[in-house]
Amino acid sequence: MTDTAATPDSARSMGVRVRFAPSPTGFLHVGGGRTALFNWLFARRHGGTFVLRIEDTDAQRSTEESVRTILEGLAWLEITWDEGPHFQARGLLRHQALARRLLDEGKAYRCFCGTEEIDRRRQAVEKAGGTWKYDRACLALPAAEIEARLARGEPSAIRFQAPGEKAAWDDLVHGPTSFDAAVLEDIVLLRSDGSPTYNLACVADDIEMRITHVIRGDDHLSNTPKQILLYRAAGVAPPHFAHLPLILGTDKKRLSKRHGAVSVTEYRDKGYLPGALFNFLALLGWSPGEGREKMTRDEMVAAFTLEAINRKGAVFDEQKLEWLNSQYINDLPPAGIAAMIRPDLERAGLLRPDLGPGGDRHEWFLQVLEVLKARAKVIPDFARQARPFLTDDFEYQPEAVEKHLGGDPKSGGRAAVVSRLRALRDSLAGVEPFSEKETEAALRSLAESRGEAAALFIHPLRVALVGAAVSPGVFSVLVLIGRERALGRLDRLAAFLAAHRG
RNA sequence: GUCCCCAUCGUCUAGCCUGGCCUAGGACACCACCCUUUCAAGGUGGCGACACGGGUUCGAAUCCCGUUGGGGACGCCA
Repeated sequence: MTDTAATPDSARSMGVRVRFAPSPTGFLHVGGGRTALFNWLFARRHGGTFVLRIEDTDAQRSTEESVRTILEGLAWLEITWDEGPHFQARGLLRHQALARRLLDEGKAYRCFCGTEEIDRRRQAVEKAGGTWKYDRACLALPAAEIEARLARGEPSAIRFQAPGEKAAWDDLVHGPTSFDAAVLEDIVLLRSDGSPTYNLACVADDIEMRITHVIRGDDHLSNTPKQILLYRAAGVAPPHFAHLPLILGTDKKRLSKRHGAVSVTEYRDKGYLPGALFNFLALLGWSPGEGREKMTRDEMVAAFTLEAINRKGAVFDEQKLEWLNSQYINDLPPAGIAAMIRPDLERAGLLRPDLGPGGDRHEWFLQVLEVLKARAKVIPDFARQARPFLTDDFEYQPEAVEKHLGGDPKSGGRAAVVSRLRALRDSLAGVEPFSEKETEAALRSLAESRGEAAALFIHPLRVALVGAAVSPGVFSVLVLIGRERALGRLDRLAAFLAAHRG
């Protein structure tokens, strides 16, 4: 439950409104997912509104497919939005109107410098060892000349005239931050084709949507002073800003595709649980203190504050994610797992009607899943490990054969192993009831009567049952597989060994 | 290069604002042991950090300055 009772009055009366504003030029990156998550946490914490805005002003790179996958990623993480998705491109007229207004008020000006022209000048300055900043070549153009060039159809952009003031704000994560007037240049607001640039569209929309808190990645830190100046010029009080530290790869550089999986849906496909990824992402740069790590969403909402967010970038440690995921898997009821792994089973050709709810083997199947749970780190582990329970069609792993079926001198060679398998088969055939306790007692007394170690029976039994050297407790496997099939597998392994003898 | 940001175990972090309770706590990973038929899980223990240098102070991981190191941004991309 969201702890609204503890919401500070100041925050509530402000009517918190935040937004997540991805550009639809690719998948939902885990960094973007975390930005969305922090916005969501903040909105829920303060009973505010979470707005989703798709920044699709770059018509060349924006795709419908990308919008779809971003929404899909958010939905999977259960990051729900209260408004939107709004599409930024639809605000074109409003963006243009703001630029024109600034132009009319003398806070912006027409710029006829083409991009190649500017590139040339920039390179010249940099070659001379200087630092480039737009040289305001078009700032003082006579009105008549502007008219004439416009009339000639010469393309022109609208540039903001930086007012020569420093821009400072109290960042909710970083604290007081400021940029000197000298480094703030005259940014383009409207391109010569009439389309708005990022900073214009972003500010215009944040004003329009009455955003109170802009929570975004550190990579936007240097956009913030430009935007603050724009708010001022527009006569609107800027929102609060909170800049999140970036998610880093193991080389401490900004996480990107070369570091491996970076999209939210990739983690879904690898078998991570949304709750686990959500929890993990929340802990990247944020800590509720008290050593609390595995938390429910509601606990996170109740504990969340921007002030507790770290200022340092955080390395994405997939091992820890895997661990958290295994913790979440352990909390899953078997029925939930059963539903989740249907696609995996189907792909492996193991899906049968009798395993489903109401089916003859449903209860039994849930027991199998329960037994496999402690060993699973990701969801596909279940289908892999469930195979020997569901079908006789599995192979003996070479390592298991080598280790437990005669390769080790202690076993006394293959003939001895075959003899044990046959003896075990006969012993198990008469065990009543066929329970973990009774089968284990039977095996141990057999071993004792032959003066041999129980392990010499247990390991081959495991290989006979699942084909591997690793499995859940062998007697629970034995009972789950059932007497009839188990005896068959012991015969099969004995025959296999006899056939492959020296 | 310029500007901005950052700096506690290998990694995520607690502590820092409001100096002493810190011989710096927890988690992941790693190692050992216990449990045990295997692998896990679980339990116990271990390894392991305040980047450096100056201040301020009776006292600094905590405050100040500098150095070094790292990152980000410098587009008519977003």
